[in-house]
Amino acid sequence: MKDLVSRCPIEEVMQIMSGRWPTLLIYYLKQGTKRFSDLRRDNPTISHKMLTLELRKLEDAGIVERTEFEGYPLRVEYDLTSAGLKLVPLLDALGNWWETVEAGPAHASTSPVKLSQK
Amino acid sequence: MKDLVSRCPIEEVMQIMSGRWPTLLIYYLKQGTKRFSDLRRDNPTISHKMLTLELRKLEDAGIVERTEFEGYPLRVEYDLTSAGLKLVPLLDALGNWWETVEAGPAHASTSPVKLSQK
DNA sequence: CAGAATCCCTGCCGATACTG
DNA sequence: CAGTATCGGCAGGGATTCTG
Repeated sequence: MKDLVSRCPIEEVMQIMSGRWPTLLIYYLKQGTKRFSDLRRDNPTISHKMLTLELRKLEDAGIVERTEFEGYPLRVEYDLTSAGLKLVPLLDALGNWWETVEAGPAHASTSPVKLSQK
Repeated sequence: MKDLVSRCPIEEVMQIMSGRWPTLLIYYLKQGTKRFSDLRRDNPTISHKMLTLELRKLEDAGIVERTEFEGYPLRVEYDLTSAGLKLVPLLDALGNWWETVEAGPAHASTSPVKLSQK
């Protein structure tokens, strides 16, 4: 998912939000200010590297704000920007929609979606 | 992006919608019934294989409906399900939100998001 | 503690060829 | 025409090490 094939805003958002981590990070950040290590605790499966990369991406997108404090040990805080806060209800709407799909008649007799879930 | 790390519906949706193609396919399918070759024409950069895989995924998710017709040459039609139709306005909302972010004050002096765009 | 840099491997996805 | 099957390259992302 590198280049865009159209100049569609939806495609641009998906470029940001695609993947496992962006929505999760937003979910935890909406609980309030978090430090790097907090976010690591929140989801222990993300690697150190991915956390920094994803946070950087969200920061560049204007969704997350990064505040650095002087002194030792280093300390950085992350918050949702106002734009990021406005995003939250939209994601919730998506989640609600999905729950109706899962329970809906579309899969009356079949199992929902097959997701490899080790 | 294989396994889920939480039982959050948002994460489940993203499992489906992540990547370059799902939103694009939905975008074209909302124009009405499409055949396999129509969708290939709509976005020429998707590979034969990916198109079938993505369509299958959306079908399993209950977003797209596949109708097969007997006879030669084979003929298959794709439509959005009612659930898929309900998804469209949500994606539009995301797109609109993004446009406000891009134009917003978050990047007053910096360039928007850096996307590799060859 | 936050994160930059390096190495390395897995799995995604493209190309090609074949079936109904 | 629509779809499977197989192979292979390459990039996404994990583990580790190093700096401020």
